[in-house]
Amino acid sequence: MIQINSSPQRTQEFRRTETRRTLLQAAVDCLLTTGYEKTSLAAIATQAGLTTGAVQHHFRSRSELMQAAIEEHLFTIDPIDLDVHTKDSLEERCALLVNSYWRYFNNPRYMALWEIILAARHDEQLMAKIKAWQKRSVRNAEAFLPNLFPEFDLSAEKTKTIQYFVTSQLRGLALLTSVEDRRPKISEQLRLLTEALTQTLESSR
Amino acid sequence: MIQINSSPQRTQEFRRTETRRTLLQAAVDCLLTTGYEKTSLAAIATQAGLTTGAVQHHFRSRSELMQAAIEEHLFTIDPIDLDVHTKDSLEERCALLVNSYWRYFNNPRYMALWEIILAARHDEQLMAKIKAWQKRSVRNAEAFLPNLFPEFDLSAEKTKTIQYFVTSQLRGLALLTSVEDRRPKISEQLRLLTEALTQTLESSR
DNA sequence: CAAAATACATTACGCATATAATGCATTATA
DNA sequence: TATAATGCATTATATGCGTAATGTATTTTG
Repeated sequence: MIQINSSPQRTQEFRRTETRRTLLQAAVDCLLTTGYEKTSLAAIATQAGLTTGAVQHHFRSRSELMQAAIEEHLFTIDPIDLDVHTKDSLEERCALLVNSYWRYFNNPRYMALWEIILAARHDEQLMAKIKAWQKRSVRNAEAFLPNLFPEFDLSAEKTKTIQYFVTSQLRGLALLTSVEDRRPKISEQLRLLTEALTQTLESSR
Repeated sequence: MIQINSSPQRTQEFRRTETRRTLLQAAVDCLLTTGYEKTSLAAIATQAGLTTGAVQHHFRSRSELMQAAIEEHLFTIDPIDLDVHTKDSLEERCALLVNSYWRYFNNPRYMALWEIILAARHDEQLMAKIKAWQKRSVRNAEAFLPNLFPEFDLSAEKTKTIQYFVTSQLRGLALLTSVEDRRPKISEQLRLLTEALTQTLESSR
């Protein structure tokens, strides 16, 4: 397509944001397949159909690109994707919560994120971003859980306790599956957790 | 120090095993402070007070050294370090088990191990060793738990379920602490888990 | 005690990678 | 439409790493 007049179809702004998006997507793709440390600029550029020069033009360093990719594609995962039906029985709502969190944790992107989180123990800047993201997640749940269990009048402290209880269990379970060949019976584990959660809530009336 | 006669003070055998030990220790030290991927042979050699030549003499490659260090110093952590007192009440024994596992997971060496495990998702050979080690751990617990809870006559399946339930929770909790600035109230979490475990056992009579 | 073997050090090389410098193509502006 | 500015590609450079090759000291062995 040739332009006749001087009005371009792709403005600089458009080109810029588009290739930037392409690069970030390529970075995440590499991240998921190759791993955090072993992902090189050249690999990202190839995956994006561009060159390392393009990468350099948009990001001052590898670290900067990776952080942007992580924020864009990994920090955006939202654990809670369920409608609140307070009409459901307590146990049903607990199961709903547990299953929702499980979908969140049992996820390649979340797995990749943990690789990054543990590597970030030796990278202050990255760790700072991760902690900020974690804080946001906790806040979200704190705002959400009381709506799911309105009959208990949950305190902030109690909410956090419950949240940590459920998420810790499922995080640990998700990580377990990465070293277990024969997958443990997930449904059984989810059932146990649901039951434990139900009882914990009921005993806090 | 010059030797007069032909009897040496340090036999070859002694030198060999000693420097090998030094190197493995140095490798683990670097691992814990610097992280798995970023630990270089030069750093290890320096830490050991030797040179990369020494490393090369004892290990054919970086990977071989790292794997040896991991087997020697990380795979040797034993989760279960408690005496069985079946006279204790069920809840007391549950608490004992939970606390024992918590000491296991809440440990810098275990944390370093997880960094390695997740990195090993892209390293077949290393992952194979990790899975073998995991299998051993599971077996150990399978043999141990029935002794701790003799009154329940636990089946192999049930034993495994309980083990996964407890360890997943504590693994997740340990990993949580690495991204949480304000540590969650651990004792509360341990208490909740102990309670859940107790109830799960009791309901399986 | 001399020769061989072993433990370890030094130097050199090849490779991958991050960044710098430069060049070309496309879009914006006057 | 000519010039400037921006997006992107290419080439060059420097650094760090793993490993191979070689050299030296210590121990063993005959």
